[in-house]
Amino acid sequence: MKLSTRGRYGLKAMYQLALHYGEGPIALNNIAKKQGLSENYLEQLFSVLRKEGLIISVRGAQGGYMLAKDPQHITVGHILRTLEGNMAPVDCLTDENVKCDREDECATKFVYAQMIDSLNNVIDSITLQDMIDEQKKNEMIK
Amino acid sequence: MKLSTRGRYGLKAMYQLALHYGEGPIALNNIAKKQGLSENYLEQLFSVLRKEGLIISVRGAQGGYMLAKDPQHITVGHILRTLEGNMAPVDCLTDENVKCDREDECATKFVYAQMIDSLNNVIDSITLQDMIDEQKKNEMIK
DNA sequence: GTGAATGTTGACAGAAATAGTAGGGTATAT
DNA sequence: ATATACCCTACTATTTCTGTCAACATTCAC
Ligand code: FES
Ligand code: FES
Repeated sequence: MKLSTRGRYGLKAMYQLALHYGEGPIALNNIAKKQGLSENYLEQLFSVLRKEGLIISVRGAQGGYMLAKDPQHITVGHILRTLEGNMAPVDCLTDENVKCDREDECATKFVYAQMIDSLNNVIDSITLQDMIDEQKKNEMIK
Repeated sequence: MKLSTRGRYGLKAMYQLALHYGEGPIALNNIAKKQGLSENYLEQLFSVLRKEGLIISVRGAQGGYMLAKDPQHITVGHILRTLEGNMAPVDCLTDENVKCDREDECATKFVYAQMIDSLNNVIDSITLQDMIDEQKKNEMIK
């Protein structure tokens, strides 16, 4: 039940974009360098995020990426599902063709259904803006 | 964020044991056959469950496995964490030595903390008995 | 006691998913 | 024109997951 690097890197990168929302495009190598990640690898993730409409790219010199909308309108859930695929712990929850049983009914499915519901509730309720606010709060305390 | 076969097979097998709770030990090949799983593989999972004290093994002829306690006192959470390791989406939540950042504070950790909390709440609130009850209810409807 | 059934253990191998690399192409600001 | 930075696809390396195997230990039925 681990998140892969796709989700982790992607969410952090999106947070960086959120921090500089409204300041124009930010180059990828900037973000990659700051977090010690492979620029090429991040690029793959950003490509997916762009196609999903979460970010906008600006090509050419002085180009880069920026959020497609206000940080408070982008949820963590949207980001994670875009990068990780659906967050279902088992495939039968999202793919009609998958079933673990032939004969008897599956007794475990309802457990997994509750897991995914709960998980989606949490991640859909957190926006990038919430992350920023939380971070500021923590810095205040220090 | 997928559950591995360890958790899936293990939970189903435990459910089988729960169905026959109080009827003495059940041989592994019995369960394996019924669900079309490798007996040897299931064996590995049961070994872990036994060490965790969730099941009791009876050796020798007519031996097998049975639940160590009443189905209503065994939670899905206990089973899944035993087989899958902790359910944390990232390691830093459970391992002090892991941190994703050096300099700036990590803004994503609080997201993951909420995820694991929510997940644990759900799976700890479901017992094997609940699964049995749910299943019965569904059969009634049919 | 003997033999059959069953659990116990650890090592190992194949398969699949993940993570990361490489390189050529395209658009744009200057 | 040229440098910059996004765009795309294919490939490779690494790790994790899944499953197999074999030798061994314990207990039951007789
Ligand atoms: S059908 Fe999905 S877990 Fe059984
Ligand atoms: S320290 Fe765990 S996600 Fe950053």
